[in-house]
Amino acid sequence: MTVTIKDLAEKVGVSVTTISRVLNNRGYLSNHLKERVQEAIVELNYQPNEIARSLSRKKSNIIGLIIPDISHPFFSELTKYIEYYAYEHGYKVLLCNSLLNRAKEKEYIDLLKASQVDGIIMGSQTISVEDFELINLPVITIDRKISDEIPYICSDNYEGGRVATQLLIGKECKKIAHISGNLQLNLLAKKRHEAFMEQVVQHGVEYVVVETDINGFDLKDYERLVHKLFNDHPDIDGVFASSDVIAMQVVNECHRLGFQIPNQVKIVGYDGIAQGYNRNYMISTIEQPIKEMGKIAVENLIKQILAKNPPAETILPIKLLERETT
Amino acid sequence: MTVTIKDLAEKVGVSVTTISRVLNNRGYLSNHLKERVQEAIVELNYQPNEIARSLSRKKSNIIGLIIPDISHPFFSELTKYIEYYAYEHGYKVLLCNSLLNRAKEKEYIDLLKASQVDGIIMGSQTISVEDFELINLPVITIDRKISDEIPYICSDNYEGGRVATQLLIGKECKKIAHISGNLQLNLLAKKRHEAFMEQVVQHGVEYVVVETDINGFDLKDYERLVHKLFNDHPDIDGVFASSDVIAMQVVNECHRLGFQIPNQVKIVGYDGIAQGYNRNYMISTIEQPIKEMGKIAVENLIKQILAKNPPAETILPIKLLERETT
DNA sequence: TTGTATGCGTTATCAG
DNA sequence: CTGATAACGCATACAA
Repeated sequence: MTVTIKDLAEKVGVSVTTISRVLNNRGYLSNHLKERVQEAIVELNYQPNEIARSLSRKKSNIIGLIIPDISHPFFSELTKYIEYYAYEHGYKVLLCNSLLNRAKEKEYIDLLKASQVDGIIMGSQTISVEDFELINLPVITIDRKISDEIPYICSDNYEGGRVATQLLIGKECKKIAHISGNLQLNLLAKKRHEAFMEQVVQHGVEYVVVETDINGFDLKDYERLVHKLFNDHPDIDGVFASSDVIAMQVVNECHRLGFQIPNQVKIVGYDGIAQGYNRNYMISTIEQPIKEMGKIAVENLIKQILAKNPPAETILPIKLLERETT
Repeated sequence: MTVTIKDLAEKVGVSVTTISRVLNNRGYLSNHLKERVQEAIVELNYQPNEIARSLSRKKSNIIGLIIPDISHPFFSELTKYIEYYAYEHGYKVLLCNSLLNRAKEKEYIDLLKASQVDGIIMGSQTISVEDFELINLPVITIDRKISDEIPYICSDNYEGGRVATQLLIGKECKKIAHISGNLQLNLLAKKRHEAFMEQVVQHGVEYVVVETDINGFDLKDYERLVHKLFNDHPDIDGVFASSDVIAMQVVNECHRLGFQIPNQVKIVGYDGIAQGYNRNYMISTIEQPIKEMGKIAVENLIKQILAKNPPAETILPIKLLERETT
């Protein structure tokens, strides 16, 4: 039932090659011919078959996107832009949520390879470096440096950590907590932690650090973590949270405990997602240029696909958004 | 460089047909043979080519997902579950954000058809019914009834609207505002508005209704809308917002104006996304069973793909979550 | 400028 | 139970 270029060819009275040519606009073709083909296309309601194209060209124009969880606002916003720019460049996006499950992440990589994607953007990264290097496909990494071969994109984590911590110190916080992402994953976000440490030590400020679980981030876990933190250290008067989602939990806990923000406790988050749909409480935060990150991720991946070398490292500037929690 | 079943065949010393058989586990095959093929697979590092499979089988095992905007928490959460269940059933998900742009929505439909997706889940719906019927592919619709032919899934919008409005009336609100989604789009969410109207009229409560723009939902627009609402009607003491995102804007505006919640103004939202990552303020809301919606959307689409008739209509129950804003 | 023939990697239809 | 061989729909080297 499906109409193919063969049918078009018969209809117009030329060969399939010619049809293929006008479809791809290759070589010289008379306008008359073009018109007749166009007519036949609408008449027969022809739809090109990308699968056949992909097989023949050995290029699918699909990019795979592996992230931990699309429902996390940072990733949903990043994904929005990745999809947007991919589409602009003629690429489609296959979405994979690893849920930070190492096995699932590996399965997805195989799935994407089997699906002949032209490249992968990795926002999830629990697998080992060795597994990573087996991918053998154009890859761009978000927020993790795997090796010198694989280009990565991140925001200026060190500077973000420094600015956030200095903000709290500058506001005379005496005991500052840092709620960090998991440090074993060796993400570049770890630099936020490093910067935090340097600042508090340098200024002689009392501090406490807790980190989130390695096996994924569940909101309930965040809640428990924050609850325990304030339980163990009721005298905390400053918190640097490594994401806005966590910062919001801190806000909630403070509400619950009756702590005034920012009088008694000052809070600064990270990500800047509080700009999008998820803005609600005016938390102070370090804004990552999410849109830009998505754009460059796509562009650099495509460069790689086209065998032009993209920069190995892209560090984008962050911005302090000071609002009501500091 | 790519290794194909042909290479496997040579290596093992059988025909490609046989290889294909063991790969697909069809017919009788000796264990010895299976083992030898398995060995060859790891030895040659064989990766199946899904594209070739798809072309041959005329089935891609890809489903297309068109939504307005993945960064909207309702859709990101829905998408999470759609992807999850699709994967469970052996399907991949191609993500498309229409941004409520009619032209883009149509382009995406063509793109998905060209990509030979096996079916489409439509969470975005600005195109006309006629365009819709041209899709000619298995489709499941979220929250919109197109025709008797196209199965749809929604939560019990009418009941949700009723419960939300009754909650406010029961708490003695004297002037209730309803911030509705756009009513021209003719979504099933319109029933929330109908239920609201019935309730306020029936109880003789003063009311005001505003609706969001048809051309997409930008947070800034929401802000302006809410701001204007309270400017025009400073005496509002109850708000039923048609999404949690909007409800949060109302919370923000009340904070700004110094209105006490829930003493002076009571607010109830819709969606229940405030359960996931996006929970922060404890807004009272009508919870939609998002996970269930995603699950059933996938299952019913697959039924359709397999030519088993799924139910034409699936209405899932909502739940009132009463928290701090009422 | 246009057409013929072959390949892309896999599945499916037949004989044997 | 196994193996040629023809699809699947399109692109392209090579001819004409």
